[in-house]
Amino acid sequence: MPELPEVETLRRSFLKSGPAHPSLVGLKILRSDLGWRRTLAAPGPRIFARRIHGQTVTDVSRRGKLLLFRLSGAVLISHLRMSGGWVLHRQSTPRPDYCRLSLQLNSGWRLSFRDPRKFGRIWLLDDAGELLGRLGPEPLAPAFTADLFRRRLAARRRRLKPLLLDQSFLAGLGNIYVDEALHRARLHPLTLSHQLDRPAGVALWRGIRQVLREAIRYRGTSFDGVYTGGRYLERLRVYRRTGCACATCQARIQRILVAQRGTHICPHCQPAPALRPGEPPAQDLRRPAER
DNA sequence: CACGAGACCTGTTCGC
DNA sequence: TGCGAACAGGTCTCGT
Repeated sequence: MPELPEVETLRRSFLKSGPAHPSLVGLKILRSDLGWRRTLAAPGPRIFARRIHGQTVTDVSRRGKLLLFRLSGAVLISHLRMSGGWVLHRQSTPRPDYCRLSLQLNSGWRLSFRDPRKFGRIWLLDDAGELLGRLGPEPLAPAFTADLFRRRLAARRRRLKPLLLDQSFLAGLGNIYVDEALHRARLHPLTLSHQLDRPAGVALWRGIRQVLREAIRYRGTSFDGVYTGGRYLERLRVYRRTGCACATCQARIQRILVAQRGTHICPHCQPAPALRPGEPPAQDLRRPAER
């Protein structure tokens, strides 16, 4: 469930109390149960269990795709990767399937980390700085201006798609929202970052921020049951819409492969950049019958 | 510095 | 219907 809008939605749901569950803030951790050793990145299981016991949640924050539970004497950080998710449920109800870590809280609640693919990672640290320090700017922060973004683009010579997926360049985008932002900016994913002119750089900056804000408003994108409750799937313009008509020009959305990732584009709105000599074109992944 | 391949995992969908 | 291949929201490490 893991891009910025989904993590932000989760953060907000844990901060405020609703019909389904109370706010996490103020709840105390009574014990922990680890279901899969490698889910815990640091510290080791014994130190983790001892240290987290008795801690109270004071805040829930986010940086990029990382979700941070601020505790009275430490910070619990999670990265959901491909299939991770947190569930706050009553102590009396069974733990979710694929539960990798479960925290028993007071007042009869339990916070469980489920993760079918076991890619997710959790840290319990004194200081979040070492993890957060490697991340690029926060795309929705006021400090992330169009000028700053254009300078960062110009400083690199990379194709836009893998560059935008690089969390040290910009924190929070994943495969869905990179494709959506590039489509909004009418830019092909193979365009080189230093070749964007000023209007194109600004359009990309705007596309990124618009799609993230809109996705948060719709509580993120849900499909395949990995992350539930989001309503943004039906508003996506290219992601997972191979063969559908582009909302802007009616051309058929194509799926190509860029940096080993399935990538969705409108071939009319997002024309391929001029090839340099010897550079292979993006691979055409359509099945023979579709060509 | 930039890129591709492989690894880490399991569940679901696709193609024949 | 059944079976293996391909594919999935992410990131790390290694070799070129």
